[in-house]
Amino acid sequence: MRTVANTTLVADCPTPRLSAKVRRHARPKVAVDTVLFAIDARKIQCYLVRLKHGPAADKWAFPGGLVREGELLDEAVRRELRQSTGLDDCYIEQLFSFGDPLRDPKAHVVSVAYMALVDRVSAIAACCEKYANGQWFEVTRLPELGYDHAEIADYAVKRLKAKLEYTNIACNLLPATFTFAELEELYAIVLGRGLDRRNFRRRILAMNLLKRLPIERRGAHRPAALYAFRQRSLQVIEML
Amino acid sequence: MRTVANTTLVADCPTPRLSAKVRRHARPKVAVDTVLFAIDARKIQCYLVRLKHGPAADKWAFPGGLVREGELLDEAVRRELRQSTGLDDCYIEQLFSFGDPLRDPKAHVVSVAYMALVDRVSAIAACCEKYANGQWFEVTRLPELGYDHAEIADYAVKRLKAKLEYTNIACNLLPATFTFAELEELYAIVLGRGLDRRNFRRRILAMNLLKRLPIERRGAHRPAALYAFRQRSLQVIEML
DNA sequence: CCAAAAGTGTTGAGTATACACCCATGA
DNA sequence: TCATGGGTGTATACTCAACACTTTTGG
Repeated sequence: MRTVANTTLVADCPTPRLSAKVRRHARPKVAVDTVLFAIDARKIQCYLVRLKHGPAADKWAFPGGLVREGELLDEAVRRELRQSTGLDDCYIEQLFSFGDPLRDPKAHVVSVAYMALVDRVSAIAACCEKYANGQWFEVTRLPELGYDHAEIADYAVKRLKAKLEYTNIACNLLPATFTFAELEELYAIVLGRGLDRRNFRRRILAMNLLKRLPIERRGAHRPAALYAFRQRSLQVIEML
Repeated sequence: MRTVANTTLVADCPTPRLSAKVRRHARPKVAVDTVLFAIDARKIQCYLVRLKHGPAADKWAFPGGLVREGELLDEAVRRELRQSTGLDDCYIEQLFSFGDPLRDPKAHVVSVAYMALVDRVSAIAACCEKYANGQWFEVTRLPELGYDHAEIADYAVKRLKAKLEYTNIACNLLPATFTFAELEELYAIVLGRGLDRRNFRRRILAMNLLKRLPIERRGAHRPAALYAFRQRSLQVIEML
């Protein structure tokens, strides 16, 4: 057992003095920013768009934008994803809200960060050619990011790794049917370490999340049994 | 091993049509709401204030309010806590953001929910007598809450229970020095189940979070060794 | 028949749980 | 000396990790 110190900000700086007018009328805005993940080329990939406007113009950033009046946060995320990538439906999950007034030097914008998962990088390119200002990057080799998006990226990767270990979240990163080898490769890539094939199979089967399909995948060699997740909605594995 | 279905909203309703003017100028506001916990009378207690204004007037709610321009989220939480309770410093932790535009029927307010911990309920009463519109409630017997604060309460309790098991967060719910019996009672209360005294002591000592003090607490019976947490900043216990 | 990927069990170590008695003190 | 809460050790079950060979197919 090891202990890891975690950063906790306890500084309690006073609110900067503002004129009465500003204090009453200028309020922070709300945005959503979404870290979209997919696995490709044996790497965790995430999708960035090049900013055209604003204080971080020409830098890369996660798809996002201001939340509209009357809109759910999840709705805003889906709308922005549709706009930036053409994606129409995918798994999304709220991560954390980042509220530093200086994260955007032009305006005080509180960003609710989300993570989204798709099962293949081509889910985007397949949609439409007009989303040409975005691109997949290996999460370990991101370009310089605008705003505080580097911090958001770190947070998202941590969450993804953690949830892989105690939920069925992997089902969103895989096609509907897959072999055990593919599932194991996914875990190895995301967790960043190799896994024992026999122990992995035992653990996963013990969770009873998968159903074995009556068909096999035929390829160059011995056919592999195909599996599917019993359900695609989020399940948390409770260990008693 | 059991699996628990988790609610995931995948509905993707279209954004309600709004006039161009409203869409451009009316934006959701940002608020913080803080679930303040303390342990007392062998129960988890949380602090509520009675609302005087707004759409949930006369209902109870967690201390909170709008975030000001230029203010960190953590700052806003501390400012609102100071205003509502007189508390000047305590552990705070962001939980989740609630953005349903209908959660406040009068305005679209995105609430960033926080949890806060103090080591005794008297931390508030001790401050000042002017905070008379608030009161501690057993978390299992809350009155009707305004807005969506019942949902926030559920979320906060879940987080508290979970983090007790893999962090040193308990140090914020105890005085600087305490006996093992007190620590064990805290865990039993929060987790809602009894613990084996010997196994509990072994587990906690194995984490090496505590230091034994050279003094004892003398009372009606055999003196008890006093302990303190080695550090009060958040530590995550990694189990390898 | 060869190459390549799929599939399968066992053992040992370490960890978690269940469980009951003696100790120190004040009254 | 008694009542009360404080403090301690062991035996067992279980879980996790390490480990290598056989099977099936296509070429």
